[in-house]
Amino acid sequence: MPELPEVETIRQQIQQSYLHATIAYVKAQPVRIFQNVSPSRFSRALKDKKIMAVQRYGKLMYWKVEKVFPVFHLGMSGIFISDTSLSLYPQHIHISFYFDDGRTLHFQDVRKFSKIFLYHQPPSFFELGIDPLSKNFTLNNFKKLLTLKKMAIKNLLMDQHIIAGIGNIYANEILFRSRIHPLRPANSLTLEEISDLFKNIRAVLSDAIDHFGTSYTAYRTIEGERGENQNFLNVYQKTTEPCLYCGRPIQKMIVNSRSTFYCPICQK
DNA sequence: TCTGACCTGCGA
DNA sequence: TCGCAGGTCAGA
Repeated sequence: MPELPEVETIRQQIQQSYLHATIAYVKAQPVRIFQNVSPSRFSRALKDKKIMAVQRYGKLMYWKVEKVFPVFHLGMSGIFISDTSLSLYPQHIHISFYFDDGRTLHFQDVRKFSKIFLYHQPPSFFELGIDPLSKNFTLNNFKKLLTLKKMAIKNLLMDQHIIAGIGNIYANEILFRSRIHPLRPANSLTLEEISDLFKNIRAVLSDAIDHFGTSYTAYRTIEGERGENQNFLNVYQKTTEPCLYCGRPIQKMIVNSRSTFYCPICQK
C-alpha cells in the first residue's frame, strides 16, 4: 500500500494527536512482521515511555520514544487506526498502543507484509536512496542519479536504493505528467526532461499529501477515512479512459511485474 | 533481470 | 475459481 504521501499523511496525524503522549503499555501479537525484535521485547521497550518525535524517511515512519526508535514499514496494507475508528476495521490488529490518557492506537495489516524494527539509536537509513521531499533532493543530485543508468526510468523511480518513497501509483502519475514513456532508459532523458521530471516528482507527491493520500484499496487515515487523491489520478487504473492531453485511450502494460499505465501518444 | 514467495480479500 | 492489489527480497 502506502507510498510516501500515505506514510506522510499518517505521520502528520500521529504527530498531531500523539506527540508527547505517554504509552502506558503495548500489546503486540506474535506475527512475522517483527524483524529485529520480538513482540514481547518491543512491548517492554515502549512501556511507560513518551513519544518525543514522529518522523518519516521514504516509505518508513519512525518514532523517537525516549531512548528507543520503533521503525514501521507499512508494506502493502499496513494502517494505523485510532480507537474511535477501530469498530470499522476490527480484524488483523497486530499491535495496540495504550496511552496513559485512555486513548489507544492500533496497527492493522491484513496481508502482513509490514516490517517492524526497533533500534536503540537514531536509524540511519543508509541503504535507502534520497527522500524526494528532503533538502538533499536537488536537480543536480537527480541528474547524477540518472546518468550512466540504463535501466527503465519507471524502475529507477521505484528503486528504493536510488529514490526512497515512490511506488507504483505515483511512478505512473509522475511519468504521465512529465510525458515520458515508462520504458525510456534513464540515461536517454534530455536535460529539459530531467528538469521537468524533477519538478513533477515533488509536485505529484506534494499534491497527494494535500489530498491525504490515495485510497485505492486498503489505505485509510488514522480516523478510518479514505484519502482523496484517487479522485485526482490521471492514468493509474485508467485503462481505456481518455488521456487528459490527447483524448486517446490510456493503455496498460506490465513493467517489472507491475501494472503500468501510460498514454502511448503523449509519453515519448 | 526476472520470477516466485510472502499474505488476505475483493471483484469479475 | 482465478487474477490482481499501493512492496520487498531471495534465488535462479
